Amino acid sequence: MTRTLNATAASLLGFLHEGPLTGWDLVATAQQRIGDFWSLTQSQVYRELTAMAEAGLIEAGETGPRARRPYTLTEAGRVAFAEWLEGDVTEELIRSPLLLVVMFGRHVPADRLAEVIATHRHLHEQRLALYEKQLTEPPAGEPDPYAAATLDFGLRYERAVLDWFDALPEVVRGAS
Amino acid sequence: MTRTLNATAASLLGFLHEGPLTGWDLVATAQQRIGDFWSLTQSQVYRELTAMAEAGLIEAGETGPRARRPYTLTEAGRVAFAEWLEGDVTEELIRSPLLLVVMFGRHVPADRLAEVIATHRHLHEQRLALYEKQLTEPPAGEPDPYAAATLDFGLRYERAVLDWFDALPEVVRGAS
DNA sequence: CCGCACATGTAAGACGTTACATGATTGT
DNA sequence: ACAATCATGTAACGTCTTACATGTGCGG
Repeated sequence: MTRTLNATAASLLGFLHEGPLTGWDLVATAQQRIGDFWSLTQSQVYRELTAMAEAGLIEAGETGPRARRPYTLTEAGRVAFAEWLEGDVTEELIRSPLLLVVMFGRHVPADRLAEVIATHRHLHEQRLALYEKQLTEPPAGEPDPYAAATLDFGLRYERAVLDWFDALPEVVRGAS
Repeated sequence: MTRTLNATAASLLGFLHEGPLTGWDLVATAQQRIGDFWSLTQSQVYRELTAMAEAGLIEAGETGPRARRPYTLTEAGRVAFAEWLEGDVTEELIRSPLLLVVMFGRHVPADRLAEVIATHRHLHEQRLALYEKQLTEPPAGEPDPYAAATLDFGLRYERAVLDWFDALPEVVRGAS
């Protein structure tokens, strides 16, 4: 019995509530639906799937074409997921190399700092555009207020970040 | 021997530009100055210090009272830090268990969801209050525009998060 | 003179990243 | 028949977390 289900594994169980999925499907699904606030890799997914299958939380089905192996949620898996939801919801973790560079800006040549900032501002602009597109073009099927809430978080976050970029004083911004 | 400096180690070098510091001092300094956007633990700090001393980027000084061992930046360390600043500044990483729970809100009992959200809203309120206090009570010494910029990021981030909480629809918020 | 905070360090395991290896099948 | 994509998996390493072990000196 695993009393120690991590958030990544738990998320996979979450997706499996909607029906059997293969590792490949889960990688794609996770990256689409939670990738913006919970990064994971293909390697991790297969590892967790193997471990969870061994622990009886999921069951591998018949191997299909191209070695597709769909996993099905078991009753134990449902319980483990519910238990995970009851556990501590830890604080979010932000690790921002950009802010690190800004903090040590005193040691960064002005043009380099300007370049780094411009690059990142652009990345956030693009991400905001992507989110705004998702807003106007919601996926087919019944609307999901929970997914909408996480999208709203992303929108507000990206807007706040862009506002921050635009409010940076010229000393920090590096260029004039 | 080069190009394998991680952001955590680089940050320690960054702080050592201001003068010799012990591992203990570095843990405290790092948590104070970058802890809000770059988490690190005591264990990591001692490990990186040992590794960097071996690599000649820093030098351990005389052991003082209570086994205090101040580390001094070497010229090689200065170079390594400068090189790190020239390398790729990767995108920020956000890992938010809260957003995970919200995304899977469909599977969370309404009162539990309400509880989780209230708890986190409170945490962010406190963090905002802390940042606002830092704004009005800047640390002694000459003002640092770079530190001010990272603080501004925190302020904007926390305000955006609180706005998000307050805009959550009741279906998601859990309570009625 | 005693307790608490200071201060360093190690060990072990969990988690994450990158790269590579292997093969099947679909579409052209 | 061939390339591109699908799909799974492993190996190796790097990073992070948690817990523990050990001792010191300052303040009351």
